[in-house]
Amino acid sequence: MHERLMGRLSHLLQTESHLAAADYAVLVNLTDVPEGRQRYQDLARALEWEKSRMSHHIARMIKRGLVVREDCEEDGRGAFAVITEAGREAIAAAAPLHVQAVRSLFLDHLTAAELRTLAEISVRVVEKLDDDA
Amino acid sequence: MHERLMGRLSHLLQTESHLAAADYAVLVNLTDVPEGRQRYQDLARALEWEKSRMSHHIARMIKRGLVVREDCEEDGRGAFAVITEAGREAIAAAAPLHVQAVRSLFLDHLTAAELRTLAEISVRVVEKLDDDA
DNA sequence: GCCGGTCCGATGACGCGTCAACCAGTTCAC
DNA sequence: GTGAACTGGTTGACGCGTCATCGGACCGGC
Repeated sequence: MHERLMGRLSHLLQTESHLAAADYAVLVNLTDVPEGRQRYQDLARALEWEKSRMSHHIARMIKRGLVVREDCEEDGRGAFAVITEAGREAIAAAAPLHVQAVRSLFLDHLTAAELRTLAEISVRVVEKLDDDA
Repeated sequence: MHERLMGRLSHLLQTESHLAAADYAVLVNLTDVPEGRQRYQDLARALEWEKSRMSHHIARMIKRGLVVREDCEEDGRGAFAVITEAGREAIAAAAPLHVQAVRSLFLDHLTAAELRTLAEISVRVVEKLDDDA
């Protein structure tokens, strides 16, 4: 179910707003934070990505103009990703579509009780995953 | 939850038995069928893959010796994938590990009722997905 | 028979994710 | 302070999945 759901969802996002699911996740994260600036490292932690993936992905997003790179003053190694105006427009266009799709493809077909059960399962399973990491 | 679960699971499969989740799926399908032969097309339908993906993937599996390609007598366009002895050994080695991991990472942490709920949800959501395909 | 439409699979280009190696900056022990 | 260990990010190679395109084979109507 999850595979099919995500398949449909990311296909929608991709074709309707030219944003991949990964782009969307990064942009959401950047808009949630003052000035739309965040360290690569923090982004990676928030999304549970490897730093290498982050680096590659931001590089691609820079090419598309969604984001720019800034060096970090305090730490010579560090780098910030900063959302651009184009990035903000892109996510503003994509977001309503996305939540609408999540609803109509998934949430609308569950009862409140089912949703609760699902949430409980998820928390429990993820905890176990963390335990024997 | 699903992403983390599959991440862990496919990482396990990959490192412990040198089979990616996709390889595993193909091999399971081939062993389920007489003589371990199946048309590309049928495999693709069974796994919900695009024919292109099937073609690429089988090509890679052929290189690794897990499978061989055979032309189809009845239909000049068609092709069979046939599991090799090496393929059978690979999946025989991987299977117990895989089911064990699914249990210990997931099934063991659900009650029977939760599992039932999950199954119902999945069927329902996938049906809707099929409906407005 | 032949011709358009359809189907099967292959191919090449591209974006993506992982892994391993790497480099430069930082921290800490002594 | 100096050297070792660690950390933040980069790079390149590789396997994977998608898309568009293609060529060859089949099928229907005429």
